[in-house]
Amino acid sequence: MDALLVNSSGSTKERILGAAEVLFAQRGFDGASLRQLTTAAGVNLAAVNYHFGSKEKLVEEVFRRRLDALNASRLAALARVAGAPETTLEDVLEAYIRPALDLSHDDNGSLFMRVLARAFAEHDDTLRRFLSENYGHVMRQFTAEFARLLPQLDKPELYWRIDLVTGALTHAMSGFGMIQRKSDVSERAHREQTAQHLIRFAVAGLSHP
Amino acid sequence: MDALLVNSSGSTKERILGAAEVLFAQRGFDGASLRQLTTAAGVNLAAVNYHFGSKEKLVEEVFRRRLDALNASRLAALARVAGAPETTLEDVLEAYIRPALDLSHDDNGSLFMRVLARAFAEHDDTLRRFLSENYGHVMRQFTAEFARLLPQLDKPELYWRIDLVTGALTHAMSGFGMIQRKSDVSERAHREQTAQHLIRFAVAGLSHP
DNA sequence: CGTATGCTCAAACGATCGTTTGAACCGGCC
DNA sequence: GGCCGGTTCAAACGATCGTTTGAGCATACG
Repeated sequence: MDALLVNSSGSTKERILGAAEVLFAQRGFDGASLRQLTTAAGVNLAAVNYHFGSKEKLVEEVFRRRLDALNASRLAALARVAGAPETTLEDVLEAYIRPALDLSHDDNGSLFMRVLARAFAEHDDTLRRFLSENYGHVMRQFTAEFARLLPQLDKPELYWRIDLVTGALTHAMSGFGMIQRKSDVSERAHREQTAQHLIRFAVAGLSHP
Repeated sequence: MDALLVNSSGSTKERILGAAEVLFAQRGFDGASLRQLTTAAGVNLAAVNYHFGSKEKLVEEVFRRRLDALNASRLAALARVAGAPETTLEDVLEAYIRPALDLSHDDNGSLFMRVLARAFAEHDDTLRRFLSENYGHVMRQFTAEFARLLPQLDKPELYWRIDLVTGALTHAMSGFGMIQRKSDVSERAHREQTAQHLIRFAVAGLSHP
């Protein structure tokens, strides 16, 4: 009972990236083999090593493609509110969460959040270093703005709370939890609900006395 | 650079279970091979299939061994406070979190939380059904007590909040986050700190207006 | 036209995986 | 001693993994 063909349009590289995102989300990085992946993409087995060099490089490229856009969008949204006197915690959280939400309008974009959560679970040092080096500055900018809005918290306390918010966020956005979308609610509306709950929850967790 | 020998005492079954817990936490269920595992345990390769039947059954046994004790302890702690008029949210959260904390006094017990978090990330249906069927009743009892203490929340709202708390909890207890134990803080003290932050955070997230 | 370049393909490579086999070993019991 | 159920052992099985190879094909340029 193998996966069906996922994509039949676009260049070979794009077809591979699309199929990789789906299969990595479903079966994990180790669990999805290059044979399943290339079959689903409708390309030859050797195409992955030809275009990406190795499976590991393909994994990095799957992340790079989405995270470049996602983080640029997050930083742009943050820049619109950062430092302003009337800015609230909700605004900053919105800047962080909304771009991830918009990703799910794209085909398979919503699956990427699940891939990201898998990367957290894998304790693979290479992957974690890659994510930290390439996208750590985003987290640092958001942390700085949280620090400005929560001056009553010392650094360790702030880091603890952000860490816990990150956990809840990763969990919820990747759809790991028990909350399942009802059949009478559209995917779009469901993710909107998720975002609203998430933001209210995070505000309470960050700013409690 | 393979793993060292993990355990040299106890029965073959116990040595396998101990090594499995360590390696599953480090490399995942797929990532840890039976050869690494049996070498670390100091037993023969065939011993896993002889004693457990298959690798999959071994995975289940790793869960069963810890979760039986963990959940019994959780339910006992819950029973001590459930239904009482003076019981607070903190008490119930304490009943849920403290037993997980005590697990880490055991050798490798703290690693089990990481194994559990991996199981969440794996979307493997067999494993998820196993966990749900065997231990779902624990979550149901805690949810009922939360419902009693938070009568102002309707069911969907309560479920959302518990789901988000679970995410933060899994994230923090398994040590996935950026918060790392400082070298001048004992493992015991660090986990105690984690629990305190977790409980205050969860209370705020559950009971906010 | 000839050739160079970029890409695709079927086939094979060596490595490693989970599992099985059958002999060897071991304690206790008749 | 002789046998026996439980356990351990080295060795092998077939399957699947990521990667490499070299021929084949298409398009572009001299």
